[in-house]
Amino acid sequence: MVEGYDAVAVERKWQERWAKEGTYQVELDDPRPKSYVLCMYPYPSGSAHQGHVRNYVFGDLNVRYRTMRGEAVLSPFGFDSFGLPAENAAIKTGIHPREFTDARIAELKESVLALGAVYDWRREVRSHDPSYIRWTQWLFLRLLEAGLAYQAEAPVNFCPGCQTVLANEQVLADGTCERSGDPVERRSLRQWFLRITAYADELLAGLDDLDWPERVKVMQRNWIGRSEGVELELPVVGADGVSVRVFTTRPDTAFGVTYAVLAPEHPLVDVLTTPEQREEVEALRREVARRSDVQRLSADAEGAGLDKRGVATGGFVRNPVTGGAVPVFVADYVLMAYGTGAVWAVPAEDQRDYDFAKVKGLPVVRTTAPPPDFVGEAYVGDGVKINSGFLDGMTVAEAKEAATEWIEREGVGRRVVNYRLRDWLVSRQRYWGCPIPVIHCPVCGPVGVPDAELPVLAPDDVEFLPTGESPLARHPTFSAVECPRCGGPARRETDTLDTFVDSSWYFLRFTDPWAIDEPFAPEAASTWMPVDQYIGGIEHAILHLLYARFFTRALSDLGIAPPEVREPFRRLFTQGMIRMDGTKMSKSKGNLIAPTAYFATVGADALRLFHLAAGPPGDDLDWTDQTEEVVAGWGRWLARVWRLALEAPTRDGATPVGAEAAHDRARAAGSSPEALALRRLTHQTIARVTDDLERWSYNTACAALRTLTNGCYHALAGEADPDGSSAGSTTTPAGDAGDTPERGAARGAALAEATDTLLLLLAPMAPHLAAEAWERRNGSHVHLEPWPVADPHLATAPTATLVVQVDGKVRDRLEVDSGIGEEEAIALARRSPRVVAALAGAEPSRIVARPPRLVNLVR
RNA sequence: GCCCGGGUGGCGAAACGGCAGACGCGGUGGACUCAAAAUCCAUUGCCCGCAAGGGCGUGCGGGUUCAAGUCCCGCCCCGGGCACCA
Repeated sequence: MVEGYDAVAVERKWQERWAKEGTYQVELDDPRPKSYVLCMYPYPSGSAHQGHVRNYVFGDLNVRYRTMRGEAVLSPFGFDSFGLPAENAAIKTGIHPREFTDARIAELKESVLALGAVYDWRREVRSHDPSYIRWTQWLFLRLLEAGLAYQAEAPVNFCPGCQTVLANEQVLADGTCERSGDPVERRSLRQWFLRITAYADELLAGLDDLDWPERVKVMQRNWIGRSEGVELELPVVGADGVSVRVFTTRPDTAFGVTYAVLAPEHPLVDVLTTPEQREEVEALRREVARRSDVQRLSADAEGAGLDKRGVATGGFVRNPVTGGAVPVFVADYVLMAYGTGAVWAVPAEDQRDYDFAKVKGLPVVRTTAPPPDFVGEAYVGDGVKINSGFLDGMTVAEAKEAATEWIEREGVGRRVVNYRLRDWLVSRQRYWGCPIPVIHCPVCGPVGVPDAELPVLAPDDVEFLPTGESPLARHPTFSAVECPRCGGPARRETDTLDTFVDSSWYFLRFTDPWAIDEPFAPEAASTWMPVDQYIGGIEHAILHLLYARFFTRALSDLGIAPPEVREPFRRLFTQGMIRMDGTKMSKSKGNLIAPTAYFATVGADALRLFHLAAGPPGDDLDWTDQTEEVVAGWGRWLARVWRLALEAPTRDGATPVGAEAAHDRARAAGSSPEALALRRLTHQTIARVTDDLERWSYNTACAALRTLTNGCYHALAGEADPDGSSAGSTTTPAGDAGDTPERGAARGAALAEATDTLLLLLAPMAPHLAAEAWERRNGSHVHLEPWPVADPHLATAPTATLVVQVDGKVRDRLEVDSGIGEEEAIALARRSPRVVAALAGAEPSRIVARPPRLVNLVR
């Protein structure tokens, strides 16, 4: 009876050893080829949950695999440690957010260590650390100097219940606050923005070269929302020199314009509104101002009729293309923030315009002839232009071009490109975030805090009350400062930065977290960037990943990051979500299955294998009743590998140096059919697992390791049972009388090679067991061994199964030589009694031969 | 409404257009044991059949092909993203 496997003790031993020996620490001058593997740094919410585990297991596998492939892998870890939960906890319990956050970080870090995931912990970064705050603020000041940060008045979501501004993500689809349930209001406040729109085109074009999931790229393209069109002026009837500027992507529909619409906030509403209409227009504007954007956009779903959402101004504008005058309405379906905040309406070719026209009884004039079988209202497809003057007879594309040229020639408009993307609002009326390093002077205006005074740190002695402004604003001394420029009395900015700012450059800081007079040395960024493999959840497909791309480009343009670093993440993998009872597993849903529970029982390795093997890494994973059994199954398999490692012969002789030597020795030990079969399986498994790891097919890699283990056990049974009569020794050919010493030696060598190979292949997946078992057998450290290489002669099968079909139905299977020719394959196939029977004397009219796999005889 | 994914045994899942269900979980049987656990071995898509064997099977309906889970057309269902963006 061999010694049992003590997962808890072994895992602790190796975790300590990797830390103590700095196995996964890397330096800038490392001679090995460099790579950078990164998991999205987490918000510290306490002990790791299964989503973290899944993320870090994939990351750790990549780090360990690449290391065995001979690369110097940068694998850092940190914490996105600013954010609302800590501040909300402070409001509730009075515990300072820093104290709360540090405790959560300690918990998370402990569970990540217990998972056996390895990082260069010397590089740990925390967003709330003064040394990180300093450089976040420094970068903000550089953006400010470059005109990429600016202040503007903007409507924001405000929750009256919480007395605070909310992020868009905190407003539910029905326009209520996710926390209090109160309807969210819009308030206009002076806010800080980052000019991400200046990079809209670059961010769009840059997507083409990224090795990212197509679906994430599509989401970003949609989010940026580039559209080409024309801006043109519609002169206001009866007001000289005043005109309404509209944006359209369909200049070809000019002759179908039957009215125009302004957004309720549009500055020309007052000009156009007649005295008779004033009251109605004002009522609509008041109503709209009260609603949040979300409510406004979901008005349809709530059943609020379109007639309630738009009113006539009584004014008219002239269509410069046709010369005709059309009435102007105010309606909330037109958004001030997109295009020019005004549209010309073509009900025949736009469904929203059609719906509105229907309610208001406005005319509908088709300018594109729909196909004869067209059913529906607005027709947006291609066709021949009609009712359109000089455009008649053209296709939509031709008419677009002709109309645009006409508009430009006549000087009434020009081509423009519009984006859905808006500038990034980064002000937060919150305490637990990075203070915006700006001083407002009544004389000089907003002035950046001098670099030498960074970081600006929030004072600890504040009251955490939900009042709608940052707790910093009510601090007795924080905001009272002198203007750095003129020395006069001034006021310090009390808002903090969106936490997405922190996460927009942390991957750069990781390359050189020790830098004290710059955010990171350009040389370090140049060496490690871009991240070769970034891993995280699909929920960050737009926000974080877009902001980080913008930041990287901006810093590169400002000369802070190296010029060649234009994209932060070369390759991205988005892991699937973990669901339970059909919903996302999350703390707020209370359906967490804590990973830490497994560490004390089956061990981290078993949980790691479960996550790797459960299914394709990109697919969602359902946590069910069966899951416990499956995790336990991986624990049993690990114990099986352990017993094999202790029982199987070791490679005899001197210094064990890895698979290459094992391979040579096994070859030298001669051969026997069963030894050869095991060696073939071993090398096929190397090829298979290597290929699977490259393709992120971890579930099939795990299956291949299972198969190899089963093969080893069969060989082990033969070892214990030399006459070959064991039920397990299926590889022993019939008539094999007994085991000679040579055969035993060959099998022993093959088994030793197979077992050591299994441990090498397992090392990135179940690192603790692989390390311990390898050390017992070979005395060395498995994670410092080179990744095994498959012998191509052994990895390719010498024989193949020839499937013989008659009329496409399988009638027989024959073992044939892999190199069999077409003629011979057909001859063999026709000789098969079952095939003869199936043919029933008929002569095949056609024979399809694909040796060595298939022959199909067609009657 | 639009854009992506995805529907394969009791369950998780495999499968360059060429043996559907690898590998597991669960089940069944056996060995070991006084017994149980652990372990090892075998078996396990469905239907008919004592068996040999045969038939049916990848959401539904068509099509292409010697051959379709895989490619094409049209549907149904599930999941996700976007959704007054002019």
